[in-house]
Amino acid sequence: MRLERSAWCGDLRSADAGSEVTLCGWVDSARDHGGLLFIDLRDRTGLAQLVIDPLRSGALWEQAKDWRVEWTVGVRGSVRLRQEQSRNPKLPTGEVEIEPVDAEVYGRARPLPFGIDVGGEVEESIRLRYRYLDLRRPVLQGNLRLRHVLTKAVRDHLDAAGFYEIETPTLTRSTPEGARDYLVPARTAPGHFYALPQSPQLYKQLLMVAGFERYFQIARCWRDEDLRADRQPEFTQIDIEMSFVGPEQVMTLAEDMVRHACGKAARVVLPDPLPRLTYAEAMARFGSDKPDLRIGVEIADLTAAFLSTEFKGFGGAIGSGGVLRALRVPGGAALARRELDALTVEARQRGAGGLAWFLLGGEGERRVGAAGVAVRSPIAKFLSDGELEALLGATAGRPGDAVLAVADRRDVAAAVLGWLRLWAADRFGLRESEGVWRALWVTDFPLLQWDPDQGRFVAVHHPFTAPRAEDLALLETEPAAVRAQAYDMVVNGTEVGGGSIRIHDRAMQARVFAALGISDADAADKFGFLLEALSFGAPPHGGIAFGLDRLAMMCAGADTIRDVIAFPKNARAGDPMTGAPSVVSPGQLRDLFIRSLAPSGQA
RNA sequence: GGAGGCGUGGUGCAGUGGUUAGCACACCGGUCUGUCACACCGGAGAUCGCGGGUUCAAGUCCCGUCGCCUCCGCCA
Repeated sequence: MRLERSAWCGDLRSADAGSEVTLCGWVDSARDHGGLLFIDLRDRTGLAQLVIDPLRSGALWEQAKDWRVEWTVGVRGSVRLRQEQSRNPKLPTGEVEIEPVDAEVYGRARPLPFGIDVGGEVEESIRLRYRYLDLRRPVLQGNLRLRHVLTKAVRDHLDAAGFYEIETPTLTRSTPEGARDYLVPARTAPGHFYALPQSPQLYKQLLMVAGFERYFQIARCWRDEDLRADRQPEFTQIDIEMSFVGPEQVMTLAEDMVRHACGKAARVVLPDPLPRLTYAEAMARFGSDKPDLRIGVEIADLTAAFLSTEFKGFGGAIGSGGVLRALRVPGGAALARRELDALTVEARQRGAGGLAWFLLGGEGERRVGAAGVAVRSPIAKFLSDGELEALLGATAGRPGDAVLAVADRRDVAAAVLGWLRLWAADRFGLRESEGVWRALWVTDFPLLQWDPDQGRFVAVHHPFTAPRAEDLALLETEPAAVRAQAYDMVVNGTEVGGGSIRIHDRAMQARVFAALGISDADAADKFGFLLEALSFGAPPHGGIAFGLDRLAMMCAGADTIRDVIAFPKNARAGDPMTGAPSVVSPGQLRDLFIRSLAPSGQA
């Protein structure tokens, strides 16, 4: 390399006119005007225009006229102001241009499979096949730069708060509970396997037992589950743990960190402190444990108003301990019968017996309340005037709206109306504009949840989460009623982080294992090292983990975390570029004492 | 495991069962001395994802299959 960079393309301004610079980068575009050559040179900072006039620099022109898009070149030349009429206000460097006196080609390029400037519209599998070209796009360059800024701000904030960054193993042991593990066969122990960690959970607790007090890690985690737009098989957590703290200290530290980091990366301004909802309240009002507060409408409870209703569709559900809840859909009176029928089908698939709908305004058969709002509904004739008034009053339904109601078990009503709330937001554009961040804490999650498939209780968060002290007595008698010292941070309907205070008492941990149906022998086998550690003087401790990819996605305004990850996997957890996962040689398998049972043709 | 959408030159798309499968961008050649989405002229480039079926005739209709994306299940 003969020409060594002295300046970045995107930095050049009119003040640089007269100076000599050496630029390196990629040919972004080349325009030939019958000899006069305009070449846009691109590096990671932006574009700079080179001008090469054959009449002024013949030898260099002979060389440059054959340059093609995406070649890598270096040029040395003088910066000069452009003529007044040929300045380009659309370009940060549009005031100036460079007239090279020396040039060097570093690498030629074949025609590209897709244009760098149109990459975003190209099918994603092709983008991933040539990810190194896709990543040249300014959008992705910007996303990964933003991710760097975000990550650095996290490190700076935690360092200033006295946290040590400590690494933990990626080859660890498989633990029951949670997601499917990625397994790694152990050559040195035939028939035995490591697992890649789903999170550094146990290690960070052990670091607290070890006395580090404040730990964090930008930790890679693995979960072998099906993918989504916001889920990858390997992803990155901002993993945090603190000793001698309760929920308040963890939440304060965590929201300060997010406020600082996202403020740096995306100039997001979050309220201080963040609003909070209990899990029970979130489920009742929004039908979700990760409510999207950009949507203005809430779910209304009408159980009390319908306690003595004549209508069996509602009364039956209420009588057997269920609830009647309703959601106003602004503009929903425009819903066609076909759409309402489709919603009813969806509601049934989510476990509801049915979906009651009321269209307000227009030519309804019933007029309700002092304002005489017209109501159209197949079940209006079964309801009294007072009941219809209560329905409209509680939901604030106005002409032009629809009111959708579900009478069912509490959890079913929440699930159906929570889903309908999101559906209505899509259908009628009920969300606040893009760029708004509605962040909150959801607290007091249940500790345990009944799993009908396994026939036992499972941990809602994880098995090491501490119950709330005042609910302890219920652990053996009414496990589902025990609340956890757990908290999630939710932004715009996405869970971006979650954590808990952990159990630091060996006896308490044993009680929770018992509630989970994990036998003493099993607990000793799988978690013996943790129980042992807790018996040697463990501090009260707790922590939280944030999905760095999701935070970066939200800061970048991206639609998928793949756009903030340099080399992501596709929906089948494969990498079209490297061909991973791939078959391996029989010899490799023999070394690991493994024989494949995959159907022939699939190796 | 289930549902939906998509699959046509390198890329993005169009294409009433019936001529030589069309357009834009990219690519190649040419003209042009102030462009920056340069403009203009010309050229090359496709077994219409794959397999089967219906038909005188299939990119188009039917069945199957594969791939990609989204959602549900799943993800402590």
